Amino acid sequence: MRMEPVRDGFFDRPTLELAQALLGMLLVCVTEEGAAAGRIVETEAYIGPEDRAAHSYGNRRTPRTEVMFGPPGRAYVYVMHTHSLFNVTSGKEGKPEAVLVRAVEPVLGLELMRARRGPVKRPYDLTNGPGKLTKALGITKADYGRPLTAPPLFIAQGRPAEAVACGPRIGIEGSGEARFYPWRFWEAGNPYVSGGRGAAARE
DNA sequence: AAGTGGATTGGCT
DNA sequence: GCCAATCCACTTG
Repeated sequence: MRMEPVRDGFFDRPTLELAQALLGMLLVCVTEEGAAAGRIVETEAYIGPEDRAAHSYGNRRTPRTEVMFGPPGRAYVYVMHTHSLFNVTSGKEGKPEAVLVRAVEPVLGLELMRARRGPVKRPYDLTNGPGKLTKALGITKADYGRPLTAPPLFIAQGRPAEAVACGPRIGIEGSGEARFYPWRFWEAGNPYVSGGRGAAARE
């Protein structure tokens, strides 16, 4: 299986387009334990100063959001409760935008992912959520700021998504009107989409 | 120096 | 469906 990192130019496109372009792509993480990769099946766009749900709302520039103000195609990892969440930075230098990866479908390193995650009730529970996939792939805050065009953490070409659906983002109820923006994208029918019962249950 | 609040998950009622 | 777990960035005093 070929897993060549994408070129830097892959990330140079509007964030709503990048969020959809990432569907079907592979997220690859190499650690001392080995390599693991998942095919991205669900994403959410967070678009800079105007998006109340974004950490960079109002151009809020802090040590945490700093990477979003840099060039696109870097890892923005932050801790939410007990879990790490992984984003791809987007938007040109100075534009603090990002795409959250919410779910992947395991492609490589299945045993490693199982060992990291422990027992799960159903196969798709392994990577069907933003906190789950980082644990399965081995992504941590140490990856903050890494360019996604070379090991140990990178995006590679995968099997393109066949049908893309969109809808409101998850978990941002306190964000006013922004909660209704249809900036969540997923591959229709894919069981690894977050929500517990796979995409099929909501379509 | 202390308080607040999540872009979540998993277990229990 | 509800809620605790448990971390830390950020705000306020």
